[in-house]
Amino acid sequence: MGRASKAPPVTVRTVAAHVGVSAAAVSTVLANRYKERRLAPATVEKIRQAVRDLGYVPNIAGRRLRAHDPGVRQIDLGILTSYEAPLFLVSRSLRQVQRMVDARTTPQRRYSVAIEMFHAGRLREMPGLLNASRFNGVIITNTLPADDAFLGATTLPYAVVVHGRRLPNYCCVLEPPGEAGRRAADIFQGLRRQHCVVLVPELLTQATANRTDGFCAAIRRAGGGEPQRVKAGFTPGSAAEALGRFLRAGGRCDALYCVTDTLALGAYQALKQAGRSIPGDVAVVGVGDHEHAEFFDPPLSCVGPSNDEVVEQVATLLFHLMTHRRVKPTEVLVPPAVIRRASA
Amino acid sequence: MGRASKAPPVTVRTVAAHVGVSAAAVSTVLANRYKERRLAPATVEKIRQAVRDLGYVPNIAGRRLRAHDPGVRQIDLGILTSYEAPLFLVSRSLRQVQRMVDARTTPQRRYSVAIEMFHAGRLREMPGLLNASRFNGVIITNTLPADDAFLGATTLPYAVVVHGRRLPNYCCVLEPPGEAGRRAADIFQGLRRQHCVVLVPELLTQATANRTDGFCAAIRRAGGGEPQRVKAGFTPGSAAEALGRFLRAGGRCDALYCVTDTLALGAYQALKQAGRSIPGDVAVVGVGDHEHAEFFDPPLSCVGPSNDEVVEQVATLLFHLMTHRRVKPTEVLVPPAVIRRASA
DNA sequence: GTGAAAGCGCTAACAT
DNA sequence: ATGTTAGCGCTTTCAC
Repeated sequence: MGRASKAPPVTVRTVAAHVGVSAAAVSTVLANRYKERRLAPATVEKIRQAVRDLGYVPNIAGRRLRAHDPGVRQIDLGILTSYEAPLFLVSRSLRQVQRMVDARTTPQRRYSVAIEMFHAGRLREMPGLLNASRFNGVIITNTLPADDAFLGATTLPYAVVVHGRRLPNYCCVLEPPGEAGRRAADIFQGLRRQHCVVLVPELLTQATANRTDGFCAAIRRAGGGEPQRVKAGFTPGSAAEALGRFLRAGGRCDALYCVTDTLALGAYQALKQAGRSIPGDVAVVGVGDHEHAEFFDPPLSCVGPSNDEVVEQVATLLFHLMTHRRVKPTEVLVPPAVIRRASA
Repeated sequence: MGRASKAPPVTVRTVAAHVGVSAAAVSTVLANRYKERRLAPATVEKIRQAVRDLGYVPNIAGRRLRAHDPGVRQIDLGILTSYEAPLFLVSRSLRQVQRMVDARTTPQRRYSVAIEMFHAGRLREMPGLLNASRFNGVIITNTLPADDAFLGATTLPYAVVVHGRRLPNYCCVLEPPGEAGRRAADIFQGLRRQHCVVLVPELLTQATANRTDGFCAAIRRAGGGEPQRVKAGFTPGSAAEALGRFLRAGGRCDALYCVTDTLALGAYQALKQAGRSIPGDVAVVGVGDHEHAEFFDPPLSCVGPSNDEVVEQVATLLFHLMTHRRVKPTEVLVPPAVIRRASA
């Protein structure tokens, strides 16, 4: 936590001193209010030059504190997700939070909702997380194990809801671990499929790991042997490539479980290019995390978290935590929804 | 701009006074540091109770100013988009900004990048926009005309780049108005299609309006008559419904231009359900704003902004503005990219 | 035409 | 075991 450098911070005062004017003059110029203040044009120019020369950057916290209206309570909410996860994954939470925010906004109380991203595995580097100087409440999602470990080792002194993973000491909303995978396996069993494959990203989150393990265990238990795991990245392109390679190498597959819908999208392409029909040759099941899964061709069957339910629990919990603080850690398990569409 | 209310603001001091302790004690409890400070458990409880009773909400600006390390310059960037626009529309800008941020981050200089949303048409209500107390620099996109009007009437005293629309007095990056529509028309002309239809959202942004008008004008000029305009909402579902209704009503269509890819996704479904082949019966062209357009089935031909180029210009301009300030308004026109895929 | 002073809300350091 | 003080950076008001 040591202070970072001995370099003198550049503030309005630094700039003012550099030019030989007062801080007020600098502030006026920065806000483009020098007319009303009737500053000499030459002074204005000198100040502007100094701002550039010194690389001055206004401190937002200072401005905001100053600008703050004591009659209005400003509440900052954040949805924290990794850069590596597709943005649409947080769409639903966002909309739900926004609905609740709209319902609670009054002239005395306003909210801002921001999505902030961290590099997967480096959540700990996010400014203001530890000292509570960024958000009044956050939803954290799409973490990697390194992030989970970091969270497990601290207690953030503000409202935190963890979405999609189980973390001791936090309020979590997630699907029952392994359950979604089991249900997917059931579907394939019902269709009497023999060669189950599971398409997974190389870097597993808790959620994707649970889905994979639950699926494989269920298939094994039913005597279907060990499903093949095909590893891809996070994108449809990488999924198409990975599955295409697998098929060309003679891999057998009449049932495919994709632990994210984004992977399913790529899988569709690979299957079609390989001349396999869906669901005739290969039944495909995803997890329902893509907002447009219904519009894939054929529409994607999904076994995964019941998104509306999850998102409502997450948002409700967040607001509950903000008003009651110090609620004991809870774990809300939302049973997976099974949505049968044409792909299986 | 009047202050909002006479209600007494609840601060740490209010809470402290209410309990009969000092502000420092309250602060300690809020940060869960009461152990090191050896506060009496009873006091801790009383403070916690008061916090709840009074509905105290910490002021983030105050905390942040206090927590701020003078040796580290914190720079806050925002990507401002409407709630109504799909989140993935900002994915590319986000990633590009992040790349540039990563390259510029040093121990003395850190950035945070947030996506903040406003209700379409109500950008003006976003806290901190006008008084520059929220961001050091922003990218604004997906605005409706009401937002454009608001922006046109003010000058925000910090770095602003407007993405995808033309606004006097701002630095804008956009496709040449009408150009994309013309190119789409060209494609259909080349295919000798007779019955052109354009699928549009009911609420037009500057970008979607330009695409529509450019397309219709080009078709008209080529003697193809006035293209039918089919109006939908913003979602694939609404597009499917609108186009389905049009087709069932006997609407003729052998060429379809969708002014957003999200609409194209819904259009695909409607076309397939109506038994029309793509591109055999109907050629479809979108605009390339969906990150997965390549994985639609068939892959979607696009005529629209060259996204990589646009996004690079946007981010570059943003950083340029932040270091040089007061750059005169510029308009960067990025010629549309034409990506022929199987759908046309 | 410009400077000085005050204070937004918070917490760490020091003082009892 | 708790209170007092100082000051983070900024801008507005008032004074000249």
